Amino acid sequence: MAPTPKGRATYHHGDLAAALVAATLEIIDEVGVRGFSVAEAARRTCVSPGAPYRHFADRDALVAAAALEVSRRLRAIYLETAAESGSAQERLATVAGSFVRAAARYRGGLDILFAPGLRATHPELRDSTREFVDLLLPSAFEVIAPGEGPATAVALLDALHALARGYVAQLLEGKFGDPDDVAEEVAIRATQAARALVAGYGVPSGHVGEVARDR
Amino acid sequence: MAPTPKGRATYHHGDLAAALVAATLEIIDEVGVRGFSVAEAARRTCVSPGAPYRHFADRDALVAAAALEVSRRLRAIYLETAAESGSAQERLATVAGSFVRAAARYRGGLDILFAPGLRATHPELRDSTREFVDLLLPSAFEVIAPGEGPATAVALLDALHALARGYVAQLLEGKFGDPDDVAEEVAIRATQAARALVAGYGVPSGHVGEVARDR
DNA sequence: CATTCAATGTATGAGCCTCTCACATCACTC
DNA sequence: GAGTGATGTGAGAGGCTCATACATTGAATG
Repeated sequence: MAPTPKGRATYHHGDLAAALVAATLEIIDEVGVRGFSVAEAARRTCVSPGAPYRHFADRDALVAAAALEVSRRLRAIYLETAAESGSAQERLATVAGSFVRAAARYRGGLDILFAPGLRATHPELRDSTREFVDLLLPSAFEVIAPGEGPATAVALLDALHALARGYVAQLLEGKFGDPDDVAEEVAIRATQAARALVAGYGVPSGHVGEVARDR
Repeated sequence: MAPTPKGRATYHHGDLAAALVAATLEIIDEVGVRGFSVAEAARRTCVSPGAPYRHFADRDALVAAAALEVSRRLRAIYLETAAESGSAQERLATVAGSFVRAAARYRGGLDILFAPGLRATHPELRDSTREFVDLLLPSAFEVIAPGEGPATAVALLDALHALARGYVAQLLEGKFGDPDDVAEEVAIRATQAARALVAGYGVPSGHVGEVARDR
């Protein structure tokens, strides 16, 4: 009654979980998160519609797994680019910029990594980005005004994170035009904004404007 | 065959479109965008499942209408808070902060206002926020370093927008804890970060760090 | 008033999707 | 080489989106 798996040599797939994640990323790149369906992922993996549920509790779990894969790739990119820049200031600004660049490459991928609902319900997605904080904290410390505590360093990183994500969101929704065309330009602008932000945090309290003065 | 509209006095609803938008916002607040369904909205409005399609082309159109309603409310908040602050610097920083505060109040609402897919496909949503740029441009001009052109003012607003949205995203996904609890604190932090950003743009090129130097 | 008509709702249904359950198949162990 | 747990299949229940044909009604028109 369940004899011939068609489109495949063996009855068992081998590594269905990974194949499903790959298919999911493909589909989301093509039709977006809303257009994605578990059934379609199963189809592309030449597997029955019920099979994915052996590996993922529900649709969201599969999407979350795909998002986690994206965050892994993002981390790889970070490690490449972070090493090359010189000063701590530049390193922080550069990371923000290359984050935006990565967004253009992984489009749909970042859509799910930052899909409002998913991150709220799947803590592991947040953990995966929190790791970046640890990697950057030393640089943040170097950069802030002397006399400021660790809270300020973390606040700076939160601000940078917010800034970068905001640019990514605007880029992906096409605010500046076709994402592929304007990605590089937006990345440069994000880098500049990040520089400004870092500079703002580096000025001793009360020196320029009202920077970083509590309340 | 289609005789008795049950749960309602009259056959015609009166203002179904508005009622559907209200129901949509309600539902999204409760179960998120993914949990929302046109059918449920129809149910809560005591109307047949097909009725909404007389007013909205498809599911996304209804959600987009709801998002537009949210942006209208947001605008009202902006107009309240923007007037009271003194200097241009403080006005820009304050707007960023009150944006974050608004996010806590309209939770689900902002989820859809910033849902990746929606904004990409429904330009009217982007137009609604672009309006804010016009309102703030004069302040931005006041703030940037003397000698900088209008492009810099727009860049500053883009950066502020990115910053605020990034904080909203982090707030809503619970990065800092229960959104209701931490909203005020995060709003203050966003305001501070905005101050730092504004300060960074206000420093003449090459003065502090590498601020705003092209490339 | 009586009639007509456009707008608004209803009923029905096709097609797709999610997720469940009982059963089939296979890799591995002892 | 028999047993067993993990992995896949098939069938199906229930829900959703959206299209289509039909019912109802308020308002304009004669």
